Amino acid sequence: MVKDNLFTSYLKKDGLKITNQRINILKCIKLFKNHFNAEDVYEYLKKNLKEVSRASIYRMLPLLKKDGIIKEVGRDENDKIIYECVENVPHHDHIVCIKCGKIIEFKNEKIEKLQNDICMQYKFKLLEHNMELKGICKECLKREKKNDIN
Amino acid sequence: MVKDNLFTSYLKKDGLKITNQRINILKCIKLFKNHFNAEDVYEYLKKNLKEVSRASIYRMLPLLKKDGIIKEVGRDENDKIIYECVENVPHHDHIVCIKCGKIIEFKNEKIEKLQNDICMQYKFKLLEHNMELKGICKECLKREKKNDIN
DNA sequence: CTAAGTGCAAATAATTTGCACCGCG
DNA sequence: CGCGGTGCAAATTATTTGCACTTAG
Repeated sequence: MVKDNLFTSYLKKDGLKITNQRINILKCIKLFKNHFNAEDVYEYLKKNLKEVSRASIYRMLPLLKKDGIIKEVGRDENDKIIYECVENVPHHDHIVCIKCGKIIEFKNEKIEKLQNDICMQYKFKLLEHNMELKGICKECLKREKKNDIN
Repeated sequence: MVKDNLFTSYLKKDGLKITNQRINILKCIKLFKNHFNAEDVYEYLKKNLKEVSRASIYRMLPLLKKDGIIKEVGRDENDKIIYECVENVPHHDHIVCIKCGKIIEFKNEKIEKLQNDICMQYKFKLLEHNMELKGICKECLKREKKNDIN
């Protein structure tokens, strides 16, 4: 019924049956350039007249996560699980300014290496990591100094 | 009614009224050497014949978090928010097993140093960081292998 | 006195699950 | 065919909230 393609191969790899719902969920996820949650997937597919139930989405996302196709990033302000599609967003870490919210993305090979070493030491198979440095950016530091005079 | 002490000072600092419930919650939290959740606090206090309602705990924990006395570490397998008391546990990072939820704490000076370097490079004043390595622990790897044979 | 804090029980809301039906392989 | 997948609606469950009552300051 469905021809072979990139999406069916994801499913086959995992021994999952190929259904239109699953293909649609996968296609949808590939479209999100940033973070998304279960409801985003549901709404997108509804809007585009694709048949899916929330249940299928909630059953599918953990499978995709286990498969490493998506990853859990955290929770949003409504406690919804935030995911991101691994392939859409190349790996990086964040520095966040707690004053102005500015986010800088960086990647540091030495740290990645050390993370691997640590996991080896604890006999963990490292799958992913999240690192977030929080601080105050140059501009906000400057502004703070100025205000100190008052 | 309640004499001044370490616990009342926490509350005063934040302009919170000093109530027995709050003192009890604070005392309780200070006892947990490791992670805890709202229910842990509730059960501990119930067991020790202290009067508190879940509502007060659920209202208190976010305040303590905003105050930097505790911090949110993640979620457990039942989606409960995991906290830890900052002062009880000197700074460290986490390795989490995505299969069984086991959490290992570690500290690595080299990484801390590199994090500082990175922030210097971007002209950030580093205040704190969160690093979470996610993977599969030794035991779960073993169990997975065993299951593969079947 | 009075605004903030409490406890209860009811509400909320994300996610999960039971079950009857459907359709892939 | 048979079992895995689906949709619905009902269940679950952590957390939140409304409200009347209490209490710290």
